[in-house]
Amino acid sequence: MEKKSSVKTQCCDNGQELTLPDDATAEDLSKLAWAIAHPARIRIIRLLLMKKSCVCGEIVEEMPLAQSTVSQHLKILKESGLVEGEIDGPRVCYCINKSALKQLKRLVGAL
Amino acid sequence: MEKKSSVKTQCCDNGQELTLPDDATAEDLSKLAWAIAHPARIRIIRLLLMKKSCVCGEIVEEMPLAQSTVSQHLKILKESGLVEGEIDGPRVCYCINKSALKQLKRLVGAL
DNA sequence: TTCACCTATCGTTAATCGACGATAGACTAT
DNA sequence: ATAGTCTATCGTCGATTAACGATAGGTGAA
Repeated sequence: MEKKSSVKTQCCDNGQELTLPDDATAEDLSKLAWAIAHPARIRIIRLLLMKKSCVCGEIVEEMPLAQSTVSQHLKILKESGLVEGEIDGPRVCYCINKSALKQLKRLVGAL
Repeated sequence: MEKKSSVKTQCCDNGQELTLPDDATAEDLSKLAWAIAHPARIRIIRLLLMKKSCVCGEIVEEMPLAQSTVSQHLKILKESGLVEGEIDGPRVCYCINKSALKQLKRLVGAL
């Protein structure tokens, strides 16, 4: 009867005998991706990129979230390396880590 | 005393009176980013990009995870739009949705 | 039809996230 | 020194994730 097509190479085109190396970059990318996997964190990043402000307090004002919640998101962003915070007197000034952002773009771009 | 610097424009350079539009793209990007925010899902995407296989069973074989777990990840990837699955007889053939991937790259690149 | 195979879904469990209020710590200015 | 301000952390709670085994559903072959 030869159903649809004798060769059925419509989608699967196996070849290569690769075995997918341990993928250290998969770990890296997943962590960076996770950092931006929340609208609030993306908003923070955009805010910082716009240079509107780096001071925590101003970030909080721009967000419909409690101060402690924003602080948590900032902590996550710091842990991912995408953002850095430097203490400036009684307040904290946050900035984007350009190289980390570039790394994220590079890894996503390489997909 | 003038502590550190009278101008202190070292980090914060406020300007612009923007207000950050509602950010529909922040939602979109966060969803796409979330889809790749797990090493297993990145591995699946790479597997599909390499065309090594699109058949679910082969994907499972490449992963150190139970079949049901892989199926969950595939569901998440499908829901994000990054992956599509077409039924091919008794099995299912998964492929990358190139345009969704391009969209992800575009949104990340625009950060 | 019936059987075997492949995949999706269900139900469970432990762990993590996201949000909040309250509180502690650090620094300035009074 | 003390009070006031700004930020981080703690503790809590509900919701969600990630993982698994077991099972249901669908398809092709015998």
